[in-house]
Amino acid sequence: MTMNWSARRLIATEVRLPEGVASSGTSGQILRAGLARFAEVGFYGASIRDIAAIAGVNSATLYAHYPSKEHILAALILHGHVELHRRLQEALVRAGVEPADQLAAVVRAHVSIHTDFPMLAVVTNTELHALSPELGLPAVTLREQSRQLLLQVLMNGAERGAFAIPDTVLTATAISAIGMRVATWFGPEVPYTADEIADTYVELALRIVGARVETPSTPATE
Amino acid sequence: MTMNWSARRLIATEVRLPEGVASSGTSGQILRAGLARFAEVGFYGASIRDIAAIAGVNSATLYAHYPSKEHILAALILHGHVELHRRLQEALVRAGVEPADQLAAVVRAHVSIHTDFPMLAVVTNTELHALSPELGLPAVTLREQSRQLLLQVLMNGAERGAFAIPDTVLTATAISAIGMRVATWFGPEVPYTADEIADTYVELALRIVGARVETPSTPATE
DNA sequence: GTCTATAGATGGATAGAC
DNA sequence: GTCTATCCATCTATAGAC
Repeated sequence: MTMNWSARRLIATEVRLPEGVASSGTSGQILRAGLARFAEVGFYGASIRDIAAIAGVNSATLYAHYPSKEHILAALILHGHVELHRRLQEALVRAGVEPADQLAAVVRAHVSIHTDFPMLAVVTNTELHALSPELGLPAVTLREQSRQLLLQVLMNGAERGAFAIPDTVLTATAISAIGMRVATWFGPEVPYTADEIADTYVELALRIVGARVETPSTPATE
Repeated sequence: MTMNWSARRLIATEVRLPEGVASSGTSGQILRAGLARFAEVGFYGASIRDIAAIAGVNSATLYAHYPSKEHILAALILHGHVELHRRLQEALVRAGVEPADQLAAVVRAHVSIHTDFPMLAVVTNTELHALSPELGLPAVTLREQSRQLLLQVLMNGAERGAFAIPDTVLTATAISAIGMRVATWFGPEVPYTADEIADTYVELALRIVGARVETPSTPATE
């Protein structure tokens, strides 16, 4: 049923989840099968029989592990948001106090999670709408926190005179969009390594904010 | 059935199509109803009965105007791609020969179509995978042409020394991502006008390519 | 062109044996 | 936990009257 043409939702083929996430046993198989199908055809396009077949079990077996199809999606989307927020925070903590270093670290983490887990990122970024408010709330909360983290970096850099940003929110949205989009086109056939992409998009982000990275000898005119 | 919470696929509520596109009669009503539903819940999440109810007709009536649900989506996606390509070309023709002017015009056109038709843009950008290769081919072809148009502007600017770009393809992808994302968050409640967004993202694009817009008195060092 | 009615297939989810 | 079998709702699409 998989279509092999050039307008797919993603290019990546590896079904991969962050470490420590339900990797063993039937639960893990179901989770990975759901990941593959939700990424390929979305929540409504994936049937529980599809997912069960890929997981190698009967469709009824799914309900011994998850109470509904929606709960499989909710688990995936929560994992995706947790991993993103964890990486962003870790990057920020390690970056020190220089605004340009902070932005570089956060953008690198953001881009890297989309090259490390493109399939999970597609599901996380595009299928949240299919969850009920109750099941989606934890992810929505984490998403907002991640957004605030980037906004804080930009606002701090602007206040300290390290960045010259026309508008903080629009700038954060733009930088975020660049990273998110990576998940849809990154894959094994792409002629760029994950590091090359991260390096390039860190550079573009620094340009976007007008960071004065190469002129430490020229102090800001206040 | 519409969920009223903050994780929707788009914020825009106005059901709008470009001028001259099947606006009158039952065909137009069906097309607009499909647009609304496909944008909200995607192709697989939208049922024929949903669409028919919104269009104000019986579900069987749809088949007097379109041979299948997929053909409704194909019509929408083609309209979206045609309008984008038309605007990009018009912008480029009017922009003259200066690379920075060309990029500004193309980015403005790209962002503007996403603020003018956010609902159509969401469908156009995210539902192409649901079409069979035959029905999707015209849109795929137009998408590639639009992509080449932006790449040409970037390559020309780089060759003439007006831009300093780390990588043309990655840069085009980034600029494109910023504009595409606008369709998901732009709406009546957003505290920015369409012009403000276009102005800001033109500025960010010029920064991304390192355009020397403010220093005409300082010729490039070759 | 639009309707009522329905065919035929598939959907999510459950019952109950093992 | 996993299976077979099945319920029942919903799906796309069609038949045929008007």
